[in-house]
Amino acid sequence: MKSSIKEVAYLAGVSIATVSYVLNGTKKVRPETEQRVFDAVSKLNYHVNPLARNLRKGESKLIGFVVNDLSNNFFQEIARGLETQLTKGGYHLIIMNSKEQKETEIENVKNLIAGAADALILAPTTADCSYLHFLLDTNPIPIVFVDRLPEGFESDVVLATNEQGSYEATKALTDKGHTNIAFFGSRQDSTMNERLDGYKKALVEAGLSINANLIRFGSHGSVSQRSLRHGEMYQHTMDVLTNYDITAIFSGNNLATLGVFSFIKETNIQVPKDVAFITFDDSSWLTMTTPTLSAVAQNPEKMGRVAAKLILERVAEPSTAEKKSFQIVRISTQLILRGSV
Amino acid sequence: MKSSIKEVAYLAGVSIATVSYVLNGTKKVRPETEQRVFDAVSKLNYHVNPLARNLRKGESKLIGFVVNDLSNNFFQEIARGLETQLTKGGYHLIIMNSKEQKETEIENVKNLIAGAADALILAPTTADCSYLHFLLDTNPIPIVFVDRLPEGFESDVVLATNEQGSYEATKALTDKGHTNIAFFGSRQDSTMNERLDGYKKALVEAGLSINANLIRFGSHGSVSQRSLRHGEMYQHTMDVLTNYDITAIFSGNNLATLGVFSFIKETNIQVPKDVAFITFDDSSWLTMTTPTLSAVAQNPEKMGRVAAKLILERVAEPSTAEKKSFQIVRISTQLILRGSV
DNA sequence: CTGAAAGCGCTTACAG
DNA sequence: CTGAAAGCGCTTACAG
Repeated sequence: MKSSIKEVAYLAGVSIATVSYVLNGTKKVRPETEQRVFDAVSKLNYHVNPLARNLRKGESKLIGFVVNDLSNNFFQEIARGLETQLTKGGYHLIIMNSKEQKETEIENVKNLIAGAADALILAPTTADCSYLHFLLDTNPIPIVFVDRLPEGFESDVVLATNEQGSYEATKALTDKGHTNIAFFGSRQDSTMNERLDGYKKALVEAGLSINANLIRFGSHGSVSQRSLRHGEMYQHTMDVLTNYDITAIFSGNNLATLGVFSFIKETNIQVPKDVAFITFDDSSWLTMTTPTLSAVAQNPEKMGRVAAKLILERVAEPSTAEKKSFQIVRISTQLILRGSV
Repeated sequence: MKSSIKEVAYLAGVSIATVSYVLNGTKKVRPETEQRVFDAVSKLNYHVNPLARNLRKGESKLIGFVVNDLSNNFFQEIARGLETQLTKGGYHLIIMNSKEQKETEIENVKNLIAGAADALILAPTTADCSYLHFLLDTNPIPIVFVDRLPEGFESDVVLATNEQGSYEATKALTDKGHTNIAFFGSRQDSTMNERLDGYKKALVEAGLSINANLIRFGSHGSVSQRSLRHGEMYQHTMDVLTNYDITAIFSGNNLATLGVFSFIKETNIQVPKDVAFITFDDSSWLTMTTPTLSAVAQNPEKMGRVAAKLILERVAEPSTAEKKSFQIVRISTQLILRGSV
């Protein structure tokens, strides 16, 4: 059966205080006594009960990750980066999926704030995060945002260099002489708007006008990867390609690309002869297509690691952390040109 | 600041016991008293401290997922299924990545068993799980295995119908008249062996002999998706295709396929004219290639949900659960024939 | 219908 | 160098 500190103390012939001191190294203990404790511990195969320790110390060593859409591989990679870094800091990751529903997100945050987590990483479903004020007012814990800029609440944020990445990709297209370039984004959130800005900037710089008809957004909630292939973006692509004379496409993220490229492929449109193509988000499958597809590669795993570092700083030293002002960290993207341009 | 049950009790003018009764509905309380408690709770924005509650009740409401390789999308999908189902049961998922290292796996299990988790889901790095006997001896908690059959330890297991799926795929190839079919597996574990068995069974049934030279395994640990594309399986594919007269390939999983298909694509081998192709594991990108690739589709998200259900049964009713014998649940696969055959 | 009190398994001033 | 005791925030027999 599971043994407690009492049994160890009894077996070693010391007080539970001494057992605690030995196990935590918080006080000097006579070597012989120490040895007796160690012997008892290994004899009973004793492990401290983290619940009790944490209750006493007022912490849980758990960091919550409330993620808007765990079915998106991008966020799974962020989770992986978080796990890697938090483990190094002696913390663990507890994941809660909001499935693109704001109420679920709020419910998740409530659950974690109540005391299960020492801090929060949040990839919000929508920009409005003002609800956090009320919740954190009574239970103040550090919070770090990833991938999307929150509104109505200020804290550390980890983002990709969305505008720059998008700008470079679009510039690569204008440099090749393309003048009619379509933009597809799965959903118009802050991050997608930054990418749109980069796209516009490159067009303006090239002396081109911006045609609103060539800019399309979806509005999806949580849908399966499979249904994305023939969803809104598929329809938008069909519409743009049949009604407008475009020669290049910039796709705003991995989800949009599933729909956009599905249409291109199914209708045998030749890339890059008929239309050049670049997407935000790299995936290993982009080298498996014919031609291979160019991408603005993000590094979600690194975004996770960086977010974890930021949160660890704040939980480790609450006093200095409070003074430290909030920062927005941008993780750089990399343009990878392949056969599609 | 964060308030405790004491403050609620004080504000409501009752004892902390009464507050607990009201909040948990564990005892009938006079409506007026109840109301006063609710008022105090909302006024203080009080939430019970799960750490304290769990310590008292001897549970954490946390289920640990110790996964051999979180960089594999397959396991990320299992994690998603677990999260979905556990949340419904009032539990939460805490993820620990073993990164294909047995020592890390054992360390992770130790951590969780100590009391952080009420139960464990384990996707082991290697088959040998006898070490669990010692650990669970002192801290007995339920455990469910996913994806791989453990050796030296008995418990519930959730697996795909590996042999059947592999058999159907290979049979589809022999039915088309293929007689020289290669088999590629990223790593020879119990699951891959089951798939190999299905492959062999189909060959034997078709009256074909089994050529060991056409059966190749890798030995990778945790490597990036990118490096997989030009790793061991890439080399094996090159070797088999140049030295043996094969007309069809069956790839044992998603990781192997990255290497196998990379070689096929880079060398412009025509599929299915030069060589037909089917892979275990479906991915959305398999419809993006030319031609589209056939697959034995697993349902990892469902595997996660089923594993979660099994574990919830055991944590919910420990007494009856102990009596219940262990079961192996097989989640069926589905052969999806596309352009590559 | 309500409360005083024990206790879950720890950590940590405090005393000696 | 070691221990008795308080206390973290809860739940739950037990008593009234």
